Amino acid sequence: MSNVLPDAVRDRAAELTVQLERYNHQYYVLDAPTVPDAEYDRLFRELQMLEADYPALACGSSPTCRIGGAPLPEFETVTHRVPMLSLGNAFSDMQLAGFDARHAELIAFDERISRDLAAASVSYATEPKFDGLAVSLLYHDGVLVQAATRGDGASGENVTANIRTVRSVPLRLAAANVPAVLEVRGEVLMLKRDFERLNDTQRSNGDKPFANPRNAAAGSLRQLDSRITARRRLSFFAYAIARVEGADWPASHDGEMDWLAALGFPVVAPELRPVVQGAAGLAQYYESVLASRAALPFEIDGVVYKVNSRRLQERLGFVSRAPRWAIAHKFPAEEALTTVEAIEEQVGRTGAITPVARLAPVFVGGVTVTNATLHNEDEARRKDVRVGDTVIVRRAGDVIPEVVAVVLDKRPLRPTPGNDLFSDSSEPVYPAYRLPSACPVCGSHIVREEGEAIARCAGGLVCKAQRVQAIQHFAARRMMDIDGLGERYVENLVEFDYVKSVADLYALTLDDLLAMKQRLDAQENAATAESVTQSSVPLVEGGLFAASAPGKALPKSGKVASKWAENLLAAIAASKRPPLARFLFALGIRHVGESTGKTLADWLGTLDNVRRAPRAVLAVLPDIGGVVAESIADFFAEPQNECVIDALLAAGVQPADEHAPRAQLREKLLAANLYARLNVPRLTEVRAQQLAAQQDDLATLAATPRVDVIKLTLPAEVVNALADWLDVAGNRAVLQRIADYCRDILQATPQAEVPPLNGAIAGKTFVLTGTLPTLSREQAKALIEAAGGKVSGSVSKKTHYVVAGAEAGSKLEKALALGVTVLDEVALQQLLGGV
DNA sequence: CTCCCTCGAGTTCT
DNA sequence: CTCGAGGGAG
Repeated sequence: MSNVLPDAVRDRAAELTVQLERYNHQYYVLDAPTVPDAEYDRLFRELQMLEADYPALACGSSPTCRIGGAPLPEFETVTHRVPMLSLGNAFSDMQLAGFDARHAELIAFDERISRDLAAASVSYATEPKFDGLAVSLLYHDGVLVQAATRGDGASGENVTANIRTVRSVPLRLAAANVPAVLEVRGEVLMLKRDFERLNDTQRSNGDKPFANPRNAAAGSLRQLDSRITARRRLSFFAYAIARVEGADWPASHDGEMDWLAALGFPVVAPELRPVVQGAAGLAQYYESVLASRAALPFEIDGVVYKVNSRRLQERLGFVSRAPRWAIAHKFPAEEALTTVEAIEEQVGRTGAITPVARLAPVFVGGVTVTNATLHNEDEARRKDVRVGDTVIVRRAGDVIPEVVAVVLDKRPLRPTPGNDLFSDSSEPVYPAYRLPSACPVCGSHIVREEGEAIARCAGGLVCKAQRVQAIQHFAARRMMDIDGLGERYVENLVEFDYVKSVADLYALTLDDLLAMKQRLDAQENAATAESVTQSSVPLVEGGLFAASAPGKALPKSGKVASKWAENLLAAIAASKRPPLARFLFALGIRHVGESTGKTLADWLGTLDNVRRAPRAVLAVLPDIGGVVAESIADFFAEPQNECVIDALLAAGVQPADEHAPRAQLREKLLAANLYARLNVPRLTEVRAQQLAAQQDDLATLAATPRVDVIKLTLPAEVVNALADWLDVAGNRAVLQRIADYCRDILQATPQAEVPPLNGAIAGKTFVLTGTLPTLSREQAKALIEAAGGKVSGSVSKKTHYVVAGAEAGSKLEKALALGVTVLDEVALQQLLGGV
């Protein structure tokens, strides 16, 4: 080794670098090697040795970097100077639409663009929509200095070391006049043939094969050890320029692509990215790519149209974070045929029984599908899905597999005895689907209320499935947030009766957990020893232990097990002071979700106030009506639930009171409001007001004898109904109880809590859609609510603002259609800032 | 009583 | 994300 670097060595190294990069480019980008592999290897090793002898030579852009380097502890985050936008997908669901329908939508798109540009005919650049991962490559003076993933669009992960191993990414631009700064956007993907090869390797090594090239590419790019990435044969295609300094930026998209190719970047072949005219050209391109899809060396999930002229692109500009001049046109969801092996029922947290079709595994839309929900009995019967049927399955636009239809021709028919020629009768082997009458888990009755689509197991917490899920719900992140209490652990805890209700979680000891672990081990060993087809009774989906491969369910015994147990106990202990709203949500009261939990906490302030609240009082709160109020009151009146809550409190769980009851509660608790919610026949809103005008004290009315009640100045049928109601046993007590409750709760000094409200936001309704560059959805929601705004989930006429981020979908479209103001994150921040 | 808007609940796979 | 149903306005 030497510290001095002779000029001759430096020159030779530079020469080798240029040669190797040229061969690389010829091999990987142009797909036309000019030298034998052995020659390449010889030069490569020579450069490696020079670099080993003279460390001063080593730099990030040497071809020797392509074999990867030492693993990183983690990826650092880099902020994109120019945000990485995603494309809108303005084409509606066209799964079933034919050529003409697609055509019609293209015409509409083209017309919109032409209209906005006031142009007769628009030139579009086209390209396939790669199914890979978007990355941004930054070059300074022609040298690759940084590569980052898309992340949330505003910032991503620094994957420079990994990208350097991608052979077709130029490390140093060879062209004559390279720009001082160049930021290139493109897609990292795995070619189909490289994917096959990788999976062969995975299989022969006993590793799990990847589901699809996209996953393989993602998994490879996100390796902290770039030497692994180097072995994985990733490819890269450039498709956009984000930034140019020190050179002319081509005036059209196809010009950009040609320039990138000249600079040495791999871009898709010119015949796959023609410039076309108008809707007809787009339609023709779409059809031709769709037809040749299977023959392409890489996976695509659609095509992209871009207004070719950059001048026109600028005129069209952006809608929030998505360009208006580029659009993705996705291919219809892939469909596949498979057979129904069984139809089973799942039991949800609320006891809802959902029929699920168990399918022969079928690869569709990039994953293997084995289950598809049939939603409910009516749906299953409408589609007439039966065991043994051949069905068409697809992964609709998003993710969730769906049974599209049954292929009736293939339905198995019962053979007709003694008739060889016509051996099949027209009678199907399996009857139409019917929901069972007993819960598959606990055997309780299944009840389907009149007019309801959903059938429910009547077992309540007797039903193990419901118990397991109630506990899971309780521990989930948006509720008590008990880390490490995953599905499998909960199932085991319930199965072994360590936990019967959520309160038992707080009584768990280290010994309990370790003992449970031992029993599990014993059971496992027994199972493996027998090795018989032991079919443990399926509890929830997948069966209780079906998913727990040996050693997977819980950590191995010894130190690891006790560490796991300690962590879990710590997480449980840490969950003891949840905000009241989340605690209420966690209890799993029917009809009480995140929002209603917040309403209750907001208006009543303390757990005790919520627990004791009579039905009529609950029903005066916003968005709480008779059904929800009853559900809440019933929940707290149920002795079992009372015990659980008391046990939780005794164990030290202490929901943080929001505050005293809201000052505005006074207005809500007016006698007229309460009278109207007693469910007294004929006592309408108006009559309740008249009644309150004569008797505004509930306690007094409760004590009024019948003879005096009918003297009230109200229509005879109303006073009679009221008198009858009061005569029903217990109703006078109900009235008295409401009166007492109101008196008590109003005594608790309602602070005049008027938080500093933001005029621009208070009382306004917001809808969030897409991914915001820096704020998470939760954060944005919290900020808006803190300023007095409301955040809701769907766009309507009443929505004041839609805050759109990247990948905004139908909500953004709807906002535009309804003329609702669309904000991006910056605009939202301004609104939030300007009080 | 009839819309229309929201909220809750359920769902698949990596 | 989608569906069903509750709440509330008209």
